Amino acid sequence: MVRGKVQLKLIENPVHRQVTFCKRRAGLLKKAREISVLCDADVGIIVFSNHGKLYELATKGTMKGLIERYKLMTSEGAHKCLGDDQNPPQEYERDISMLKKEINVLQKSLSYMLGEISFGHGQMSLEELYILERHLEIWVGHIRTKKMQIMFQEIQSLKNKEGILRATNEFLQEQIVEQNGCYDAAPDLVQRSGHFDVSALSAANNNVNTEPTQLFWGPQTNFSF
Amino acid sequence: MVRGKVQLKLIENPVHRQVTFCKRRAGLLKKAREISVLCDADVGIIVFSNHGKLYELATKGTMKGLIERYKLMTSEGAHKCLGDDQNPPQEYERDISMLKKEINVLQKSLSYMLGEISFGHGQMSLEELYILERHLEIWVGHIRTKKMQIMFQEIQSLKNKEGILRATNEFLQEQIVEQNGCYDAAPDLVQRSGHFDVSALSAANNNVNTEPTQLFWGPQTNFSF
DNA sequence: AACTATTTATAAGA
DNA sequence: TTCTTATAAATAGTT
Repeated sequence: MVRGKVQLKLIENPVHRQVTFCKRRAGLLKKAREISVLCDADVGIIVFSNHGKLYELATKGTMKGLIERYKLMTSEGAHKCLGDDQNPPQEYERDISMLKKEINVLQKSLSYMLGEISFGHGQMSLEELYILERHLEIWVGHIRTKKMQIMFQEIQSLKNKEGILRATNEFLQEQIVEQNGCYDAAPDLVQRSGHFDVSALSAANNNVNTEPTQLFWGPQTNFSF
Repeated sequence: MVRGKVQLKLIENPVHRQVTFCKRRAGLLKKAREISVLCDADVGIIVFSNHGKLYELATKGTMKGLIERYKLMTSEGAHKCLGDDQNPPQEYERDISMLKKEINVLQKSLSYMLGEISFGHGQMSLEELYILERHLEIWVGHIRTKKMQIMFQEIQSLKNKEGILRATNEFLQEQIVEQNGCYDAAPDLVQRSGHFDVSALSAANNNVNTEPTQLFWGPQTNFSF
C-alpha cells in the first residue's frame, strides 16, 4: 500500500524502479489516449527507459507524421536558404511563410475568440485586432448578401406564383362569365397582392458584396455564400 | 464533482472540452516529469490541441535531440541511410499540403465556435444566417472594445511618460541654473529625452499595465473608430 | 481560479 | 509477475 507521499526523486532500488517504470508508463500512455479521445487532441509520446529501450505512442496517425507536423510548427520563420537558388525553392519558401503567417493569425484569433479562458494571455496586437475585425465585417457582409439572395429568390418564386394564379383567375373568370353571363360575380382580387421592389433589393445586395476575402483567409477559404 | 465514470468519448461541449483539455494536459505532463525523475527515463511529449496549437515536453535535453534519438532507434537496420538532409524535390509540396491541412483545422474550429453552425458545406437557412450574422456582430463589438482598451492603456502610458519627462526636465533645468546661474542655457529638453530615464519609463509602463481598465469601459462598450 | 466528491492511479505486500 | 488493497493523486462538475 502507499505509505506517505511519493518522494520525487530517483528510486534507488532497481527492482522497485523497474516495477514503477512499468506501471507508470502504462498509466502515462493511458492518460494520453484518454485526452486524445476526450478532447480530440493529437498526442505523441516517446519514452526511453534508463536502459535505452524505446516505448512510443501516437494517438492519431503515426509518430512520423506527428514529428513532421511538430517540425513544421516549430520551424517558425526558420529559413535555411543555402546557396541553392534554383527556380522553385524560393517560391515555395514564400508560400510556406505566408501560410504560416496565416496560421498564426488564425490561431491567435481563435484563442482570442475562445475567451482566452485557457492559460496563456497571449494578447493580440492592435494591428491583429484590426485585421480580425475587418474580416469579421467582411463575413457579415457575405452573410447579408446570402440573406438577400435567399429573399430575392423567394420573391421571384412568389411572383411566378402570382402570375400563374392571375392567369388561372382570369381563365376562371371567363368560365364563369360564359356560364352565368354576368361579370359582377368575380371581382379582380389580384390587384390587392403586395408588390416588392425587387430591383431595389438587388441593388442593395450588390452594394454589400465588394470585399476581396481571399486576400487574407487564403486559398482554402471556401465558405459557400 | 465527478459523477460516475468518465465516458471515453469526445466531449461535445466546446467549453467543457477546452477546460478538460487544459487540466488533463497539465496532468499528463506532470506524470511524464514524475516518471522521468523516479525511473530515470527520458520522455518526450507532443500534443496538438483540436485547433492545432502545439504543446510539448522533453524531460531531458531537447525535443529535437529526442526525435533524433527516436529516428535512430526506429530506423535501425533500416534502409534509407542516405543523406536525407537534402530534400528539395517535393518536400515543399508536402509541407504546403500539411500547412493547408492546418488551416482547414483552424477554419473548422472557427466555424464551430461561430455558433456551431455548419457553414462549410450545404445551404444555410435564413434563420441560421441571421444567427451567424448576430454572432459576428457581437464579435466585432468585442474586438472594438479590446481595441479601445489597448489604446486607453497606451494613452495612460504616454501621459505617465510625459509627466516623468517634465519632472526630469525641470530638475535638469534647476541643475543647470545652479551650475551656470543662467536660465538661457537649458532649452526644452523634453523633446529629445527618452535616453536618461529608462528605468523610470519602465516603472511607468509596469504601472500602466496593471491598471484595471475594465472599471471604466466594460466589455459591452462599443466605441467605433 | 478554487473547491470537493468521486474516480483513478499506484506503492507496497502477498 | 500479477493481484490486492490502502492510500495518494487526479479530476468532473460546480461556484
